[in-house]
Amino acid sequence: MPGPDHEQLGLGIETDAGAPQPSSGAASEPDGRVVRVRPDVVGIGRSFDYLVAPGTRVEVGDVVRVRLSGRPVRGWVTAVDVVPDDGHRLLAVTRVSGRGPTPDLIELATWAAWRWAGTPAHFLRTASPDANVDRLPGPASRPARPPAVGRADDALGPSDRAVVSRALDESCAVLRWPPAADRTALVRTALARSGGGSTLVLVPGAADARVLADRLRRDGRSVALRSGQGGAAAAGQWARARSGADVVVGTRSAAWCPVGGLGRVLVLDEHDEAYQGDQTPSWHARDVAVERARRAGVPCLLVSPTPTLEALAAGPVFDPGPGLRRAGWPRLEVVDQRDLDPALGPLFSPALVDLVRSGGRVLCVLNRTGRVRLLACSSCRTLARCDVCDAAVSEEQAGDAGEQVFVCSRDTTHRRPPLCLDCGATTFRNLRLGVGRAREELEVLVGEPVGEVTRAGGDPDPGTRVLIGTEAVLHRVDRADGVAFLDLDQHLLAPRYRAGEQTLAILARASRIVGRTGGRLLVQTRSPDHPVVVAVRRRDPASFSEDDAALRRSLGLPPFTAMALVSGPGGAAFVEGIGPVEGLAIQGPVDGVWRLRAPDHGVLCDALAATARPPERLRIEVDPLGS
DNA sequence: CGGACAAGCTGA
DNA sequence: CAGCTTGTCCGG
Repeated sequence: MPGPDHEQLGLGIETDAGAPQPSSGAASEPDGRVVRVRPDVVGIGRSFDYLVAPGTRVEVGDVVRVRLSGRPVRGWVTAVDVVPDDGHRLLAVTRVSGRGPTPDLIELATWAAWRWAGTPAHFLRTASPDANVDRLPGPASRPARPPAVGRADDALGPSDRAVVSRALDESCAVLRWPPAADRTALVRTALARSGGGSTLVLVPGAADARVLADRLRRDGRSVALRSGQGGAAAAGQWARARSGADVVVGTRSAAWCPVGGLGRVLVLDEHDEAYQGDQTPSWHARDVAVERARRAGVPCLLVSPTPTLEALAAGPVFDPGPGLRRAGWPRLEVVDQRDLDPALGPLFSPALVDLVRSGGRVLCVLNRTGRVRLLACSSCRTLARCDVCDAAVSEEQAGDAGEQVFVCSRDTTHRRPPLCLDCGATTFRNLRLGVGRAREELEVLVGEPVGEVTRAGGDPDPGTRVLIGTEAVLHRVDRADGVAFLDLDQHLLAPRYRAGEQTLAILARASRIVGRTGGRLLVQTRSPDHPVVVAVRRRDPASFSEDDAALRRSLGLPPFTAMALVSGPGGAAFVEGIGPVEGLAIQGPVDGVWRLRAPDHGVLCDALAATARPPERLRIEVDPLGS
């Protein structure tokens, strides 16, 4: 935890504890009460004291407007009835705008600011309502009839129900829940065991949140839905959550939603990267949820078909029985691309063609955009490269005539006609197809239109039976009769330490998509014995986690170490300012980015918090997702 | 963060 | 030395 000495360094780290003493009789003084306010201003890491007129209702967490060096700013009350330091003429709070984060969230924000090297204001904003809330609704009235939870338990067999129960009893646990297993039944079981407390359920996507909230409402539960729409309606849901509903369902930001009578926290699909934002501070909703539950003394359950190693380090793991695993993971068909028919090319095995022709909706995943990403001269076999910077070139079609051009993969402004630089030949072999060209070839193979889906492209025509696309296709479509990975090695061998974990997660997503219809899952790979492939084939993701943990431990990678990236114009000065710290290693800069590595977050975050910030812009990314 | 103010530079 | 830039400090 940050110490009080951090405050003097102006780091936005302040405990607010210790300093304020209850002043006896302050409330009855003619001037009114003194409150401590943290302004919502980036770059001000301190609180200031203000007066509140007698009789004004104000409590810790309230959103207020105050004047700070002459201008009006928003702020949060972090303590009431404090004894101000002498020597200040106190200004009055301009206005109490309404209710804000509860005291537990104010403390959690201080912790998160330390943990992700950000400011508390950032988290307090997330924890505040979208519009002013000046009155909270009364606690949700209990339905006359008890919620229809009997059916929920029936959805699980007795032995799986027992596993879930034991997991729910732990203070913090992980439940390996197969992709197509019923998550709603799981939530219902948790609610049935939650006593009178409110359950906070996090899900990765807004659509998941809406569906789950609707189902629970139909059960007769009082539900507050917190997912990023914003506006007055969202503020209403915030207020409902704060005053206490049976369930608060929401996405990442809901980790910061006040919850009246919090009794339990559930994180569904804990592995999903949507829980970590790409903006700094790069906080992770799972880690916030775990810490929040720990501080509140309520149980926390992390649920995922493919738990991350971070989750597995948080508590004991529970696995459902083999029946649920068999039903929840599809059978995996593995095609070894090393012994393919050359006539069909490397991307289209007979098994794949059979799957695509077998009817129903089929999704093909190929994580390469463009047409052809690697070419070699047909006559001299030389790789086609950029004539400026020597990088490999891709083939693209340009102009109305659609003539072929070579485009550098490093700098897309480097373009040239398709000529072999060595022998001048103009015909090339396509070594690595992108989605564009693969779509054309697949269309010929199946003899019907094939749709293309990439992150950039619009939604596919719903009438198209066969779709090919990058990973985006798995986010655009939620059910299919078949999913095929044309080149799984592209995922498995990505130069990121999480490549294996991410590939397993993608396969779990595909499994859920086909699991809804009992469909087929096929992968083409040159590494059919890769632990990820074996894990899915055996419906046993734990086997991969063990391998991955051993590898990451030996390489000193997270979660066995803590990492942060430092960049921006102020990066050099900041890194310079980090004192010698036992166990902290600093590498770089590589392309203007320094990499910090420490044995744990205590060492890493203490060092970051104790270092003065330079005036220039600085980006600190704790727990970077990539590389 | 953004305003206030002090110290430093420049041109006459 | 006015007039301007740059840097440092501080806000209740």
